[in-house]
Amino acid sequence: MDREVAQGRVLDAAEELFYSRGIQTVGMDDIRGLSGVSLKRLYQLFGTKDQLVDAYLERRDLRWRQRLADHVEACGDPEGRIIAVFDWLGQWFNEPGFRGCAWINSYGELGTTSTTIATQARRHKQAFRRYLEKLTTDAHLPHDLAEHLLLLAEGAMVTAGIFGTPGTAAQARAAAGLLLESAKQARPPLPAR
Amino acid sequence: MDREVAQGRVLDAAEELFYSRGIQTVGMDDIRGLSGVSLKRLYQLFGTKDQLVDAYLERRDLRWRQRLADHVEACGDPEGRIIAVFDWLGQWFNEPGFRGCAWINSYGELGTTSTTIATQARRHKQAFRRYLEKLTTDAHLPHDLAEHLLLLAEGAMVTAGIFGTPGTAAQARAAAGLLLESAKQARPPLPAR
DNA sequence: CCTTCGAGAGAACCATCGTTCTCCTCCAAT
DNA sequence: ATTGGAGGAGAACGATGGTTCTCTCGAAGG
Repeated sequence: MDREVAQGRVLDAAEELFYSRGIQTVGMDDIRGLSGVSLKRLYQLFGTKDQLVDAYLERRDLRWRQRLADHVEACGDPEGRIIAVFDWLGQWFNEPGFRGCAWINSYGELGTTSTTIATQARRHKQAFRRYLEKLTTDAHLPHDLAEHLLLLAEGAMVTAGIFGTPGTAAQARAAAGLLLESAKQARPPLPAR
Repeated sequence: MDREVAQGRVLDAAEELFYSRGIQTVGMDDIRGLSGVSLKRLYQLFGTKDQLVDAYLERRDLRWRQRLADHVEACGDPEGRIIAVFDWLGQWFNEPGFRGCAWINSYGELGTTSTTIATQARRHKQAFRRYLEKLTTDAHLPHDLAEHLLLLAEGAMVTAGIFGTPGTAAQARAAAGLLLESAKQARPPLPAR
């Protein structure tokens, strides 16, 4: 089997297992079993479990943000893009196997023990925050709104994850709409300037 | 040592260790070391690690909600009480050793593995939600507002925990204020009825 | 055909951990 | 004073898991 193919299979298995069951609960042997890649090769490819976790979170971060951006950019107007973030969250929450945010979960599990995971979680959340800031900037709205939207989104991920209620995204979307209106009134659109 | 004293010391040690380092990372031996209660007695008092975790979360839930309620009830008017929730969050975030929400963290770690923890997390979050609903009802505001506030609060806990920025509570408070205004405009106070 | 090297299966190794057991001590009741 | 039982210190046990090692096989190159 090709080196890259093996890496992909390992990462696929790691993602499925780590995301659904947590990190400490999953053994390297489980990943070997699901991926079909031998332990020897697995260690050859990733070094240690810690590095494998790192690679898993890294790849998931890229894909997660890409999927979000793909959905959001499909929306034409700046304000619509902001709301689209919450629509996408709703889609995500509805996917089978949704179990909350991988970074929040990992951070809760090992944030104080593993600097690898703490760093990945902060980087991911920071990137998400910057993306929201970009969206609000594009809509000529203040950064405070971005921070408020971040809190709503994080709260929705947590709540939908714990209760298994994908509809939480709609609530977050509604709240986001209200905050957006609020922000628009405080700083009206360009024609008013 | 008295039975109740021993139980208290064990729970104190369990809380300090489980909250700061996570559950799987902490061994029963660590709890013995910090509490000064022998392993034998420890198992006599709590049966299994799982039951100890349960007792820890149970006690923390009671105390957490009590502290919140104590702070909130000190505020006279209904709308002020709603905002007071976020002030209290700010105080909590500023306490030394703050590491996010114990239930969110525990759920992220073992929510899919331990039904004990999943149940505790859902119960705690449900109780918090009901409390917010009570506060909004008292202020003659709709339940939707309570749900929005819940999302803000959860988001604030997560964000403050991951980034270590207690100021997040102020952002949540500001957003809560905006949503409160929004809700008041949608359903004005009694005189208008 | 032979050699060599990479890879797989799985045992082995070592540490950790939940839980129990042993042995010893101490104190209270007789 | 004796005894009995509770409790402490810590070893022991069995399971698990991260990591490495051994043995074997098969394929590629001479």
